[in-house]
This record gives sequence, C-alpha cells and structure tokens, in this order.
Amino acid sequence: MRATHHTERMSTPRQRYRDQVRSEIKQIALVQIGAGGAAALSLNAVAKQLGVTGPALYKYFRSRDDLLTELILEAFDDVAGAVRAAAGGGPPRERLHALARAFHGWAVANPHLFQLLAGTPSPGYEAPPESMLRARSVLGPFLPVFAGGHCRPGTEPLREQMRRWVEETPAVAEWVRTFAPEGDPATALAGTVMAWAQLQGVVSLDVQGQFAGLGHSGATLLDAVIDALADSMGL
Amino acid sequence: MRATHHTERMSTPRQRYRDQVRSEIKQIALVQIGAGGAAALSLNAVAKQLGVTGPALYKYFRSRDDLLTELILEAFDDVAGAVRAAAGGGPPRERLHALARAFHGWAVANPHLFQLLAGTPSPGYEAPPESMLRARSVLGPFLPVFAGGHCRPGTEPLREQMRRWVEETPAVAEWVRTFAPEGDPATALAGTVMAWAQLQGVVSLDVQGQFAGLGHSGATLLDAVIDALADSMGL
DNA sequence: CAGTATGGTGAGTGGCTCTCATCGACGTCT
DNA sequence: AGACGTCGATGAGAGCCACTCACCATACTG
Repeated sequence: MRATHHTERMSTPRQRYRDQVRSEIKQIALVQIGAGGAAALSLNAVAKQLGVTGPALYKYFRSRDDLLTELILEAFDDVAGAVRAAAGGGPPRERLHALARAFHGWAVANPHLFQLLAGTPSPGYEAPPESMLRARSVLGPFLPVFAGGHCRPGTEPLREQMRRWVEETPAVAEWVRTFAPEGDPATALAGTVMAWAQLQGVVSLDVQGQFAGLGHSGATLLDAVIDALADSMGL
Repeated sequence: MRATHHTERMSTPRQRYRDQVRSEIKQIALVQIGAGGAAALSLNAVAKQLGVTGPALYKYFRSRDDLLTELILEAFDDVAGAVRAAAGGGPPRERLHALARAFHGWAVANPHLFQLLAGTPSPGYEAPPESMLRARSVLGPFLPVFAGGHCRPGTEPLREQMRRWVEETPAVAEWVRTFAPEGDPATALAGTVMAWAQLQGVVSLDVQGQFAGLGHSGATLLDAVIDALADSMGL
C-alpha cells in the first residue's frame, strides 16, 4: 500500500533528502566508472566514500544493475543533448560532420560512459527497452540530414529494408516524422543507420585506444569516413 | 585413460599432460564465455567442471587475466584465419566484400569472442602488445585490396596521416610490404583503417543485437557500408 | 631405488553483491 | 505537544569471487 496516498505532494522533506542522496550516489558512481570502467563500479566503495555502510545503498537502488541502468539512461540523455546542440543549418555535408564530431567529441570526453552505452556491462545485464528510445533520440538529428539525399545502387537493399521497417513499426515512422518531416523516410533511415555504424566503429576504436600509434587522431579517421558516407548519399 | 606408454617427441609425459590440461581449461573457459561473456568466466566454475578444486588451476595459469589473454590471442588467430581464407582473386570490390563478410560472419558466429577482442573485458585489464600484432594479421588481407585504389579529397588527410605513420614506424612499413608489396602504402593503409572502423561499427551493433527490429540483418548494412567505402576508394 | 619436481588439496584472506532482523531518528498526524 | 509509524542505517551473515600458502602424495628422473 502506498504510505501517504492522500498527500501527493511533490517534495516532502523525506523525498527531497532521498533525491539528494540518490544523486550523490550516482555522482560518486560516475567518478568510479570514469576511473575504471563499469566493471569497477562497487557499491561498497561508493558507500564508503559516501560515509555509510554497504547495505544502506539498497534503500536507494534495488541492485547494482539498477544503478547502472539509471546511469546509462542519463548518459543517453547527455549524449543526445550534445548531438542536438550541434544540429544547425547549412549544407547537409557540414551538418553531418558537425553531428558526427559532436558525438565523437562527447565519447572521447567520456570514454567510459560511451562504453557503458556501447558494450554489455555485466554478464547478465539486459538493456531496458527505454534505452532504445533514448538511442533514437540521439540519432534523431541525423535523420533530416539524409532526408534530402539519395541512395546509390549498393545502398538500395538497405533502403528497402528500412522501408519495410518503417512500414511495420509505427513507432519508427513516428520517430522519423518527428525529426525529418520531409523527404523519404527510408533514405533518411538508411543514411542514419550507416552513420550510426560508422560512428560506433570509429569511436570504439578511438576510445579503446586501438590506434595509439596512428598519430593518435581518431578525428581524422572520422572525417574521412563521414566524408565517404556523405559522398555515397549524395550530400 | 591416458596413453603415456611411448614418448615419441622430446616432450616429456609431464609436459604433454600439462598441455592437455591447459587446453581443456581453455576449452571449458570458451564455453563459459560463449554462454555469458567474458565477465562470466569464473575460474572456480571451470575447476569444478574439470573435476578439481579452484587453486589447482593456478598451476596452469598465473591468473584469470592470463587465461583471458591467451584466449584473446587464440581468438585473434581464429578470426585472422577466417579472413585469410576469404582472400582470393577477382575484382577488388568483390574481394573487399568477401573479406568483410568473412569477418562479419566470424563475429556473429562467435559474438562473445568478438566482444573479447573489441571490448575491455576486465577493469584493470591491459592488452598485451602481441594483440596488436595479431590485429595486424587480421587486417593484412585488406591491404592489397586498397593498394590499387586512390583517395578522394576528403580522405587525403587520413592518407597523409598514414604516410607519416608508415614512415615513422618500420614495423608498419614491414607489415604493409608483406601483404601489399605493390601500390601506395599510405592509400592501402587509409582504406584498410576505414574498413576496420566500418567493420567494427557494423559488427558491434549486430553482435549486441542493437538493431533487433531492423529486419535483423546486419549483413545488409554491412554490404551498404562496404559498398560506399569501395566507391569512395575507387575500387 | 632414492630424490625431487609437480599437481592437487584444504584452509584462509579479502573482496564483492545482496538479505535480514533490528535499532534509532525523524516527519506526520491527532 | 505527544504518540505513531515509516524510513534510513546498521551489523551479521550467506554465498559468490580471485588468489595465496603450507602441505601431501604421486609419478617422473637420475
């Protein structure tokens, strides 16, 4: 039963204290993740740093995975904001580069957060369905950039697949309509998904320091790859 | 049940027994990783399944990370073999597609192994320098495909960066010369690195089931992306 | 056949997530 | 103002984990 169901006040002192502690926990957890990755997040360590014992945290988060999930959703919002802030006017090619650089920049600034979004953090971890929605809001600004493009022959099968996807999934149609009301939805989706894969690839390699010797510049590779995509989509 | 009657080689029975047990451990570990990812690998569980107690494994592997490292190196060899087997003749575009599909196919067949190579398995894990050599042998077959291509203007900065890399790092020059003795090394490297990023991106998304709704066909996306790259490199 | 290197064990350390009963303190309601 | 009840915090503990160490028995080796 709900405790105080006749007083649905937004912020009782208890509630505000609770929110405060929850946010402090998340903040400390973010520092830990930033230092050693998601696997290094220890509730005991967070509790110690917060000045309480371990079990106390379970009053605020049902489990370690719960905390992780909340951080992941916040990270999605964070990167979505960074990408949205880079969405502007101008020629499509420049807009695409700006979006891509925004994503890449966010990822190299928060490498462990990126890995949180990209990789499977825990063995039995299951991403909540919400995360897919958040991912869509990250990719949304890419849609209008490609809405005016066209697919080369080699991209036609992908476009066809996107066409079927948007037909069979109303939520996807809605999503595309929100960000790119004009142009061909299938083309916009094809370009966006390709861009998504490119970003994922370049940023993964960059963040994991895989080309530590290549003159350490993932930005150059990103520009090259995105430029090739822009060519391919006729932007 | 072991037949140690006859010693044919210079390996003593002890040594052969040791190798046998080591290989059994690795095999069980691979099954566990295949079931739950690298984080789910438990030496205790491996020991139990092998019929011994936990500490016994430390006679064969110095630590969990040591075992993991050895599995990673073997996985590199595995995927390198798969890619090498797909290297054939014909037009460069078809050869590129064949290589890319081989890599993608290996990854979707061994998703957890791919994540072992791509992601950072443990918090404090440091990849041994050998892994970079193995990665090069995976990417080697891509080099000759791009050796005959040329870079578009948008790829020139990347090519310039590759040129400097190959100049400053003799091992890289040697690597390129081995796989692509003809053509411009910088161009070959630029194309290969771009292909590497593309593969990493598409396969990451595919393996993690990120587009479970897109008609679940990472192959279509892969083809589209690789085709765009082939266009961009003039194959 | 004696010596010894090697593999295996049990006990133990310190860490982790997470549960549970209990205690105390604080906000809430009468 | 006082009593109530909820919530936060605790210590103890279960059940994992990786890893160390002293010790023992076996089986290869000279």
